[in-house]
Amino acid sequence: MHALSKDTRLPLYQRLHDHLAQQIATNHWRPGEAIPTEAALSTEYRLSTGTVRKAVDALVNEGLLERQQGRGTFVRRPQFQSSLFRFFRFQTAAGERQIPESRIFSIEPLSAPLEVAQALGLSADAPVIRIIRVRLLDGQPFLAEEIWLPSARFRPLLDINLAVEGPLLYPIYEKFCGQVVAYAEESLTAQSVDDVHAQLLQIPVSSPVVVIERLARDYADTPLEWRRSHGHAKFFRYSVDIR
Amino acid sequence: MHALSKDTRLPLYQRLHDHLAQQIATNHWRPGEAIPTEAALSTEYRLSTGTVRKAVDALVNEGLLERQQGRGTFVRRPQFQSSLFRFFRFQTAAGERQIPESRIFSIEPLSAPLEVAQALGLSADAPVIRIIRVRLLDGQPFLAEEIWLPSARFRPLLDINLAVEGPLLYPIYEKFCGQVVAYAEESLTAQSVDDVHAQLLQIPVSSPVVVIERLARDYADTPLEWRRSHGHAKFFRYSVDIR
DNA sequence: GAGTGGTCTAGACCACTCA
DNA sequence: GAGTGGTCTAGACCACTCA
Repeated sequence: MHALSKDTRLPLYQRLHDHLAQQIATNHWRPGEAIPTEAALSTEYRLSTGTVRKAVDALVNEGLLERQQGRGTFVRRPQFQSSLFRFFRFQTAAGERQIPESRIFSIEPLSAPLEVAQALGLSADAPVIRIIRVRLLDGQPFLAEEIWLPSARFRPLLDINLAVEGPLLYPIYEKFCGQVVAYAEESLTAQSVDDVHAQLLQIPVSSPVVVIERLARDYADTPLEWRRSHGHAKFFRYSVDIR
Repeated sequence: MHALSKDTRLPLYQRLHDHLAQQIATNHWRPGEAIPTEAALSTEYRLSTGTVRKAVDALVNEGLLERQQGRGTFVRRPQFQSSLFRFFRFQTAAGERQIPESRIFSIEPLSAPLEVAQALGLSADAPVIRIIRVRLLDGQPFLAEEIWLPSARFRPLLDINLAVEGPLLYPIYEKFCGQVVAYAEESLTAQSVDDVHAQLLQIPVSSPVVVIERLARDYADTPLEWRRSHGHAKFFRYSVDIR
């Protein structure tokens, strides 16, 4: 029998929610693992099933858990490639969906520029790793990414051959550095392309590009990665439903 | 005592949800009005309070209803100006938020171009009303909007002086035409500005602009309005949280 | 057939609103 | 103090999964 600590003025479902979120944050269960059944949770914390359900419902809505009727409730592994798919339409001439290729231009240790240090919550000039890569579709570059990582957590990346590990970085972070990306904030604007990115994207200087900045965090809300990507406007479309 | 019609294979909370959504869609209660209390709903439909609550919860999440503890549950009046605020940062030099002004260039009856007819679900050449206006901040234009409406529902707009009615169109639609916008879909991309919009926005030809297309619908999902807006990229920033 | 989440009941008591 | 939504209980039965 466990006790929910926390502020006793909060409702029970909220306290259970926070408690479970905390356990997930501290890797008490790994992504893909099942949490205890609802019956087990209600006896363990002496709560009715309705109250347990309300706490779990909220975690499911937040994307931390996933229910499978008849099987159990599982810790979700975030799927971030969907973000790129939301922003860009990857259609071949035949109209099929395609995974963009990835070409890494450089990976090197540097001192954090001010903007990067602020985004990652580091002191100025803290050691960071910068990766420059370009994403391509049918051999056509459409997105140029600069990726900044705190060296303290990501040093192992300098010793592996990123090119052979496939285009998705987040599984690589987990495999080699034990860092799991849980949340991200993105912001988006448009600009005329400068000469550096014009060359990377192989488009004329001053063409329109979208600029996407992303800050990714782990379950404990610690910033793990800051990215700035320049994307070819022609390939870009973003959709939202309101209310 | 009422009966829930609909597919009896669906769970009760779902059927109540659909039934209430239907009532809201057909203006059984007007925006701002209270729906029956949870106790009243549970006796009327012979459901337990938990089941009623689950149906109402969903409608609250979808933004159709709003709860006020101790007072009741109310039909929500959609607040669409928030959309513009999500996309653009309206800061004066002093850092305050500001409502952008609105300057109407033209309002005229036309035949629907193919693209507009398709978006609004009309036959080609159906009668429509086109409004051209520019939004300004500190006298600086930052957004040029073309707004297309089916004449069948919006003819009264041709007989009023839009300029004196304030910058928000949706309340005007409701007041003069009885049309309530409930949902909208927006999609967003970036381009080099053409000469028409360069002039409206007072920026050089080929500057980067964001292009926002919006289709607004009523509660019955009927398309009411299609907009295409060209916005000055310098003022534009969009943010999302992922998972 | 044992175990899981999904739906639903019939309440009780609390916190808040408003006359 | 009457009426509202907010929290919570202690179950029952169903639909689905998997050995």
